Amino acid sequence: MVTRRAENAYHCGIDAAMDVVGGKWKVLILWALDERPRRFGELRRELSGVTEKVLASHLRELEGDGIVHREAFAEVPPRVEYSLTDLGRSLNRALEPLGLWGREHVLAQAPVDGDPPRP
Amino acid sequence: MVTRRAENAYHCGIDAAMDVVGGKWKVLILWALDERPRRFGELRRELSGVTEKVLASHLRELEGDGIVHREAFAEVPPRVEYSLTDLGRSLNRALEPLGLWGREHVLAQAPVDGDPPRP
DNA sequence: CCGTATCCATATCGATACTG
DNA sequence: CAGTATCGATATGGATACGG
Repeated sequence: MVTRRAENAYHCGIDAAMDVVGGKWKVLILWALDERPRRFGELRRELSGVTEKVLASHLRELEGDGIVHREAFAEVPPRVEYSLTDLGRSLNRALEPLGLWGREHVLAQAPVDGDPPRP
Repeated sequence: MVTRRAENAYHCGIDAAMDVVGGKWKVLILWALDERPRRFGELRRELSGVTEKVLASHLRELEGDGIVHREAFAEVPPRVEYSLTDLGRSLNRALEPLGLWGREHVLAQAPVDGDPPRP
């Protein structure tokens, strides 16, 4: 999602934040990495439905925005670990009220059975 | 922005909330209506750059989601007023931390001169 | 004034195949 | 394992013109 970033013409802070979290899978990536660091393959499995291309592109954007830290290990087989930066953790905290709102006002009638409530 | 609404396959509350506020101009509409109710033409002028088609479509979606209330007055010339519902106001409150985050961490160096800080 | 209709541009996402 | 390359589908948003 690119809205106004290119022209640097944000109207307010929400505008700007929406550019960072606006991708289809980004909040799910953030939520997963908030638990613990993940490898590329782990993320792909947990976000069932995402393709490698989109996952890689989202991760690169989040990395560019300073939300996600990428660490590659020179091993065989190769291993790459993604984790949240401090900025990423603060973003997640700022997203919590919105997640709560969505859970209470949008979902509320078709919860994923057995799963504990999530932001 | 339609992500997972059609399939009703949200993974968490943020997912669901993003569907509601995901349109390019939606958060700006919410911010404007939080101040006071607006007429269609007012909104079009204040959101400089939005076209009538997109503005009307966003307003209809927000109305369908129960965020915005639309009231038409049978006058000549015609007058239509948009305002936030209680649900819309609660959504705006849930967006505030995100707006604050964006203002502090994304903007912070290119503020619109003279304007007071906004969520 | 408050929209709708039409046509079009492009962003975003996805499927598949392939590489270091 | 962790990606990139290529091609294509679709959705969203925009320009313009016109109607109630």
